[in-house]
Amino acid sequence: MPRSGAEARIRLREAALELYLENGYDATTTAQIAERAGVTERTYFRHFADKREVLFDGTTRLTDVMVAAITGAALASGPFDLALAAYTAAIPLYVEGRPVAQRRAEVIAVTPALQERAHAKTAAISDALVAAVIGRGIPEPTARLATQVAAAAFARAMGEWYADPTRDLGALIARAADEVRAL
Amino acid sequence: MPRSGAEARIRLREAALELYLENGYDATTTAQIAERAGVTERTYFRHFADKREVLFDGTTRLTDVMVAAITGAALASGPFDLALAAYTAAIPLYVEGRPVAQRRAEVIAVTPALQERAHAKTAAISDALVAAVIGRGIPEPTARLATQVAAAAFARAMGEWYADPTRDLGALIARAADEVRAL
DNA sequence: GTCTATACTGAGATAGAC
DNA sequence: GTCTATCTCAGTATAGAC
Repeated sequence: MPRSGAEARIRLREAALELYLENGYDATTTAQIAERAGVTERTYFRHFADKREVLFDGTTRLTDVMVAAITGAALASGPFDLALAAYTAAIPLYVEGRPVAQRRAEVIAVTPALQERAHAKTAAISDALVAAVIGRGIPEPTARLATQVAAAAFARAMGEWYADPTRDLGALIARAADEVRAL
Repeated sequence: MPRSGAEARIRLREAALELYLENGYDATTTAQIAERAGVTERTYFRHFADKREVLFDGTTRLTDVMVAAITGAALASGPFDLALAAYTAAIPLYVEGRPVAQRRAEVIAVTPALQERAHAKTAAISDALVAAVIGRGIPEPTARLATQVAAAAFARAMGEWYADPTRDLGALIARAADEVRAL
């Protein structure tokens, strides 16, 4: 068996998602996940800090892309457009990850422990975006508010997109943003 | 001898907070908490679902007060003022709970597991407020947005209040709300 | 109130990648 | 050779079952 950690990590992600869907999160053991991935339980914990984290592996990359969009946005952008640029930049990652994300959402929807982790991840991303917006010269309270509003618009767009994935996510975000501006 | 569970519950809360502050959350065991409170470990888990929940015991009551403020607010109130009324109504609880809250914040600040739970509690409160605002005839996306913005204003006010508790929390909230309206 | 499963941790040994 | 990923072994504490 190959010793590249990356492959084992991917197998662990897939094994965990499958088992959580098949038997539920609570009824699944980390030992089962490791077994299906062909590694030992101890190896699972080298890749992931706990039983939840395996479902949120892409968060760091997502955050990086979004932060980069803010630091690289046009100079004239206002705070709301800065935050919005981050979510727009994330669209390809969401499109690419949709098949997994949809199955993942099923498990999270019925598992409080995973909802908790999901909230924490969202909050962490939001904090990173706020810091980036501040880095573009926007004062703290304004930055936080603009980011929060952009996040709300994005959440609304995502809800519509999950309900009907054939629609264009970018257009949905733009429309939600317009609705927010109209308030 | 059936004791009044309320007393044990309070002792458990205080014991947990003390131990988390003394030795850190991770280094504290639920057995230690139970021992200091003079009950068995089993009793701890009858009062609190897990090791974290003991620090968030007042959340239900807080939520009830805030929701009641929305359902009882003046008829003419717009969505933002509805949400703001909830946070204003919560001021006495925050003032009353400040000594404990400040020590609690110290522990949470250095403990990711507790930050996660704190985020979840905040999100749960927010969801309850949104539902209450919707119940007052405001459509969903507007209700969510207004609540989120009010929460952001409140968070700003709380930050200032924790930095200098001699200031009037109500005045800080009003000022933060004005700043938000000015955007 | 007692018992047990399992999530998680630590130290040390082994094996592939470079 | 170094480095990193993995495995083996042994243990503790949480949380839930009985």
